[in-house]
Amino acid sequence: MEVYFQLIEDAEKLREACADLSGEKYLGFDTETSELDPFDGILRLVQLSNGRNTIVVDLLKFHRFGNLSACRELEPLRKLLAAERPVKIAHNAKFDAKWVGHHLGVDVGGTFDTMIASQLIAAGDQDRRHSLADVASFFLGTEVDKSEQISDWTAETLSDSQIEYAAKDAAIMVPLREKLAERLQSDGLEGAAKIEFDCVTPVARMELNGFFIDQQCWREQLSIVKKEQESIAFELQEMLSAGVAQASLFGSAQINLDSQSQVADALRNLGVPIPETTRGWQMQPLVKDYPVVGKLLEYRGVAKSLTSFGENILEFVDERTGRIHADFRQIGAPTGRFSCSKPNLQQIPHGTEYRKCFRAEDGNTLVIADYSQIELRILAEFSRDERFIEAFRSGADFHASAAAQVFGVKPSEVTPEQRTFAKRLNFGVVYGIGAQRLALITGFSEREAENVLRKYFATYRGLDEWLRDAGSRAVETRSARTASGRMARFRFDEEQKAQVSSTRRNGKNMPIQGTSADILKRALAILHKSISGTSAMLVNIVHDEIVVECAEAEAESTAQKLKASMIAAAEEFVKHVPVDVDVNISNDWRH
DNA sequence: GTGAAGGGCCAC
DNA sequence: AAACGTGGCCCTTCAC
Repeated sequence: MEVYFQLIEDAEKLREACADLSGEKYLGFDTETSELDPFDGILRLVQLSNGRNTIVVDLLKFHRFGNLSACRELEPLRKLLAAERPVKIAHNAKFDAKWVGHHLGVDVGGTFDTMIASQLIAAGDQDRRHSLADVASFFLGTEVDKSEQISDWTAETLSDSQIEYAAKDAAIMVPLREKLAERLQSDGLEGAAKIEFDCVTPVARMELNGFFIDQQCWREQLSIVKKEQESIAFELQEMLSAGVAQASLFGSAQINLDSQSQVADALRNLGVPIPETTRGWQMQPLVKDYPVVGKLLEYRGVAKSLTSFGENILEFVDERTGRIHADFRQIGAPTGRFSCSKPNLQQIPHGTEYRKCFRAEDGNTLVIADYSQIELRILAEFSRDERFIEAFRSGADFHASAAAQVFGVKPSEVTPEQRTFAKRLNFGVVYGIGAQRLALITGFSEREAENVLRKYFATYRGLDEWLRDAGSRAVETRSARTASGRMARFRFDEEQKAQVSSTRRNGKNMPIQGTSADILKRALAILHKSISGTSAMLVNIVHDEIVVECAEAEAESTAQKLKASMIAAAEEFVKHVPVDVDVNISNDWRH
């Protein structure tokens, strides 16, 4: 592919070029940087292309005007990037948005992300890759040369080959978008794509913002948890070795508590009838007869928290910002949920000793908001089950209301046991729970569990119907969709019963979990606009929860904006069931 | 030593 | 073999 490109090294040419391009609907957009982390390296090139003409802006030439983010000569470029139109087409736009966000001080406006588009079209097919080379080859049949990607982008003078490579990457975005847009349209994925594209910039901002962690507090809390772990380990060791005579003979036959096989052997020696696996949910029923099992589960919980979230989490604290800048994957799961890594801020234990260390910096406060029972409300919306919806409309404790309906008692007469039971049932239903599993988590016999399930679905006929339909639809169409139209494809062998059942459960769960993800993503886009220009900044998201940090003086107004954004987002999809958001203003992440 | 697989637990 | 969904990260074990 031959590309016409123009290297831009001065303010006058930049102004002219930006004016020329500003009337376009779409512009291919790419950057070249010296490192992967925007806090580490320099932003060298910004490329924009309408497919015929490509400009390559050499930002090194603008450094003489001082700090890039304050550089007036770059204003035309900033305006073009910030505008909703032209839409900027980029592959993994989060990357470029972070760099221009940090170095030019601008939030990218309208975006079309070719990587996300490809992920949406693949609909969860794990075999498909989504690098630019893969996507270009799949949708355009052209090869992309990436050999210059890792070249030296800090050299005073760049080679012709480097500049041409940079230009090509921006130029190819234009035809690539056309192909992807066609496919998104024919697959009914435009709504989902819009949601995804609109939260790229908020997510980029969130990663740049990072989440403050009080390192001193963390170390203090860690030593407390460590002492606790040591005493639990000692007790467990004693209990396990009680069945091993040699232990006392040699005095040092220590069992490695982290070794699956050693612990299983020791349990067998004690006469514990251990199941096929010793996973928590399988072992839970044994706890009441065998205290050693309870101690083991306790040990594993503490050990998990300590190893995953101990000292090593401090290694993720950026020295320059004192904050943790985790990596969020926008389409982390086929359902559309986010995933997070390095570290995973979505699985910080609930224990106060961990959460209290995640806090606002001095002078700031956190505003924490989460949806109340969003997945169950989505299920209520999908099924239109009047009684189920009624339990939400009453505004009372949902699980208690459900317990009253299922067990046929007055709301005031619901026992704590009935409420707990209804709660487990409500959550389980979203995952397509069966009698066997329900029996396991409640301690009921399988027969009893079956009866309660029958009673539950007799109470909520609409729910039963929707879930059955969703299951069969998934098997028939080998796919499922969320409210925004996001799709997941299922691959299974219809001869394999287990695979068919699994597809049924997926067909029930994916639309619910995925719609919850749609809603959260919409909320991010609305929130981003509504807090723009204030002190508020997004610092974390956890599936149905959004954490914002802001100046203490703006706590109330931020809380209001956050709640309004989340409710507005949910109401776009949930129209027949009330939506509720809990908001807390707190110095730290305990709630 | 390194890497993958198996088993496990954290979050929602 | 059956299986309540989605992830990430840890440890041990085992092959190379």
